[in-house]
Amino acid sequence: MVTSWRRPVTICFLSWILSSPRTRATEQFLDLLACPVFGGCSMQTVRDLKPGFSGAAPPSMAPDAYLQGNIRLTLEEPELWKSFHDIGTEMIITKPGRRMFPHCKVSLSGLIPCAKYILLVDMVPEDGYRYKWNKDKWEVAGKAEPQPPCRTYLHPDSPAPGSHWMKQTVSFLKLKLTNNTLDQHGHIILHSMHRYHPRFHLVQADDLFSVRWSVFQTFTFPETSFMAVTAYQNNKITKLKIDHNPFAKGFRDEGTNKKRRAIKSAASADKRAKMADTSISEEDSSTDLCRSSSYAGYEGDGAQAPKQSEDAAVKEERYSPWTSEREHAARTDSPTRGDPPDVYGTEQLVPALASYQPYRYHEYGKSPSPTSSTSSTTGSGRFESRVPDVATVPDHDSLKLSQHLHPGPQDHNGVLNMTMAPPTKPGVISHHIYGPYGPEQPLGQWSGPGAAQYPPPHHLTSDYATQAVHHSYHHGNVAEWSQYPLFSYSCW
DNA sequence: TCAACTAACACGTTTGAAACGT
DNA sequence: AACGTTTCAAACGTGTTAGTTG
Repeated sequence: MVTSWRRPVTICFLSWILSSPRTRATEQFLDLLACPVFGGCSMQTVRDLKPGFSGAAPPSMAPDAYLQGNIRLTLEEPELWKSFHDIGTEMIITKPGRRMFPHCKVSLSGLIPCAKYILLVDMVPEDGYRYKWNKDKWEVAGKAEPQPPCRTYLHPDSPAPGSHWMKQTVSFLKLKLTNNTLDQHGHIILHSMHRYHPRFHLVQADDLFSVRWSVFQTFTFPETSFMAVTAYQNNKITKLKIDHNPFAKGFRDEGTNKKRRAIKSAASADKRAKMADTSISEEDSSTDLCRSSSYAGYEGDGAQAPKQSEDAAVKEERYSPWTSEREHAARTDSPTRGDPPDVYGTEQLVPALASYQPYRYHEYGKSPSPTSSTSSTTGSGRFESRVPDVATVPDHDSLKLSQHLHPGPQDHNGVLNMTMAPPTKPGVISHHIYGPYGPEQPLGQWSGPGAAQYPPPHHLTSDYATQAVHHSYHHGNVAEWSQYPLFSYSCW
């Protein structure tokens, strides 16, 4: 666990400048940090970097060591994530901002101990749909809303040496989600009733200024996808959150919330009468009843029995909340599909399924790494001890696969416009800021190409590189990932 | 009418300063 | 005086709930 929460001056400055009115000076500074890091050289993979990029690497880079290294980013508490994912993870978003639970926690290995890295997280839509909760499952309710301003959470320890990142788990505990598009706190803005997944970006860079010339490596995990909601829809998720989140202990059955309930019930006779049914016959409340009633049912001596039935229900409807995803899933030929014991073949039911496959394929199919986890949870619902979920930097072959599966868009205007000039003083580079926050669009505005809809699932894993390098690939479903800039905003 | 959203609320955890002891 | 431990209140995070909005 990262215990020191540093706030580098540069980051504070970054936040300030990003929230300031756009001036020539801020434009120039933003230009420096702007997302062309995604394009051109920076979005090349480790593999692609080697032939033609050494000259642009900052002095701190040790390309050879970097290339030889097997950088690995491991998702912590994968069982917890999976238990949520099996039901259909929901994350509350509020105007003031809400933390995620489970939190994004990762561990890193394979970094150069003395080299500095920056670690970032952003959220990307899973698909181009808006959903609604209908009885006991999520259903597509139309096209996605226009994309809110994209923001990136910069880990407060950034930049830090590899040894720092590797010595302990890296937690994004303080990352907050909001539905307030005018948010001034730098929280990540999402739309309710839309599906997202977090992306982890690792950048070797001495500071934020060198990010521009550094290589991004992006990691995603299928089990971290979630539905953004303003209120929990699936009471099984509520129960899981209560059971596992220490801040929600007050709502656990064995807890002291009885007192609270007693007070509440005494306060309103009407309400009490209204609640009488649920408080008396709580245990047989169906999942479609009032969300709170099902939890009240675990009070008292018979707490265990309803819990078991609840578990059974969870098991039965293991994938039910995501049924619609199956129906809408365009891809059914993932490498892991058809292998029931493989959690990733069965649990990742989103249309963007394949977006993870390059990694998964690499992980389970190729990598000799002992972290490959084919003995993870199965359809039985048992959560066996398993090695942490791991995403490694795709090697050559998996990268090829990735390119094959998700070739990038042909053009990356605004991405590839990065000048390849060697690092100079900040402010002298005059290319346009990357992404939606271009000169013609100020920060905090709706972003993305033609606010019409979310792009289809996009594949920001190894595709970062392939998109930048292999322009000629075409894929009808390829997202315009350039609309998800890392540095459109930063927070910590 | 209803789904989605908001704000107030109670409860528990976390945090950090003050008090205290060695 | 310096350091470590304990205590406690404020801040914060959480799900619940009733009311509001479109």
